[in-house]
Amino acid sequence: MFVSSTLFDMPDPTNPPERERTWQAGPVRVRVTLPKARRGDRPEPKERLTTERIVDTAMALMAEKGYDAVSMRSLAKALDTGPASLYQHVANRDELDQLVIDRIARRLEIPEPDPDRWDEQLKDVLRQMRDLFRDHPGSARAAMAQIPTMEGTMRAAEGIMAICVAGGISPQAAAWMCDLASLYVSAVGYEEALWAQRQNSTPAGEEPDHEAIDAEMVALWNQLPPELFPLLTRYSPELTAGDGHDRFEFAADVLVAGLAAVSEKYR
Amino acid sequence: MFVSSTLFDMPDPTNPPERERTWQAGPVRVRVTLPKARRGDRPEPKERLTTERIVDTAMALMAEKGYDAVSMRSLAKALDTGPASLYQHVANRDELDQLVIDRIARRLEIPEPDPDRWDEQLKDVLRQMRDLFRDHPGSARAAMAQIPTMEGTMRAAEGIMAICVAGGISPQAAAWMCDLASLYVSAVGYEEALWAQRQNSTPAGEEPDHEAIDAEMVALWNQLPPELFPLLTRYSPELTAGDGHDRFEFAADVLVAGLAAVSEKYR
DNA sequence: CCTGGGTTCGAACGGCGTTCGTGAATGCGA
DNA sequence: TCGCATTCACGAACGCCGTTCGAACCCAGG
Repeated sequence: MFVSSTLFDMPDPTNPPERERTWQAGPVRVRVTLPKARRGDRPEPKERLTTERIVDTAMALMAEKGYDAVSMRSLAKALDTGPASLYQHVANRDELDQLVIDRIARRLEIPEPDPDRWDEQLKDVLRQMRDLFRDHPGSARAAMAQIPTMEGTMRAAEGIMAICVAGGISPQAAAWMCDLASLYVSAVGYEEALWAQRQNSTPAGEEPDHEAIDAEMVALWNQLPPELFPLLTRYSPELTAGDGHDRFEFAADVLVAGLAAVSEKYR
Repeated sequence: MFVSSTLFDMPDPTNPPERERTWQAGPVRVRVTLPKARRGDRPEPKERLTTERIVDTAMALMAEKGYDAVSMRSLAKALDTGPASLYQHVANRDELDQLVIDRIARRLEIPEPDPDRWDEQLKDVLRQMRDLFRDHPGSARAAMAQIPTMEGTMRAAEGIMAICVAGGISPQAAAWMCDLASLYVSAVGYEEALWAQRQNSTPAGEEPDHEAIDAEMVALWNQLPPELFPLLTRYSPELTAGDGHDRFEFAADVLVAGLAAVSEKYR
């Protein structure tokens, strides 16, 4: 009824150039089944499930409808199967999250360390991380919901370490900075995801709309009782000033300047 | 069968001295029913449900068994009632989280700002916040799962603002620091809670055991493939050095020094 | 052609947050 | 003191969730 299927190895399609080494997983086995044309009504032979396909679909679903829309059940439905099927390829929900954020973190581009521009480079990496979380809505939630232990996550640490050490930061300070930086960036991403989810429960895949979020925050601050919070009231322009971007730039500045300042203390 | 009950107003038992103003909630109405002695077998008249009692129980449950052990159902069972009853006093799970972390944040003690010691004072507040999260396991999880908008949370901001401004930090930098600082501290608390939960699923209310957590982290770093992560391997002593406390002190140093460094830039 | 190991997946388990509707308790005006 | 309107308590149910069980199925090696 169907031509016989072929089985062959194929490089990881995620990040083609990065093929030198397979630390995490073996080569991906993809099974392609060519259906005899025009046999349309007969239920097509389902494409084989693979961890790849599962992670792909999870990311697509998360990008489209947010983290909470990705459950083992909804994911299975998107793959046109039952929830139990997923467990053959993914240990549990936790591991799925790990795989997703690992795949995302792999996109991080670590610049060639330049001692003269280490501070700008470090900020760039932070911005990149923030952007990755933004480009994959929901991923920050997944990142916070787990302890970072996989390859993609480690690349970020390796990169930060490289830049800092090149910049003359003491190894101890640089090492702890990896922690601090990635924790901060994921927290920002997580918080943004929360706001985005709350304010609208974004129905039709519209992007998070950071402006509306900021506006809502301003409104909240402005109705504080002045007797209880004199300073918050007095400085409410400053407290509500700037959007997420401005605040992030400020934080990046603080982190980098602070690192430079305390580096020697932790030599 | 029972003597008639009396009804009277009572000050909020949470924080007796702070009575000057009731912004959030009205006076608490407590109804005390004295059962006729020795009528023991008859089911005692259940104490009335109040938001207070619910929050108290939620905090106790969280402290004993962690955030995940607190569900509307388990909470109801602990209060010897059904889940539906809670909704008479608490809008939903989100609001419960808000109430809990608000109650906790209220314990924060803001020092009288001293311009000469603003940096130490700021670090103290950060430490205090961290300790509050630690003293109430699971609360950091609740804090991250919501957008901070309530009284207790605002007190932290007010305090940080006061210290910074007294220390000569520009209002704009101080304002954004409130954001940055509380985001960082809750992220730390959240991560600690995750580790604690993962490694053992702490059965019998034993405290989180930060040492074991740190040990597990060291083990993880030490099995990285050196070819892929040369720097992480080379500097693994630094990367795994120090416990949660050391890292927190480092972060506090970075934040405070960084704030001082960039303050003028954001005037 | 058989057989056995891996894959698929419907069904079910126990838990979740939340809502509905009933019935009891309560406080108030008469 | 007595109705009565209102508030409160709460069992039951709805529709989710992550995960497991076990039967059916596919297919490579004998």
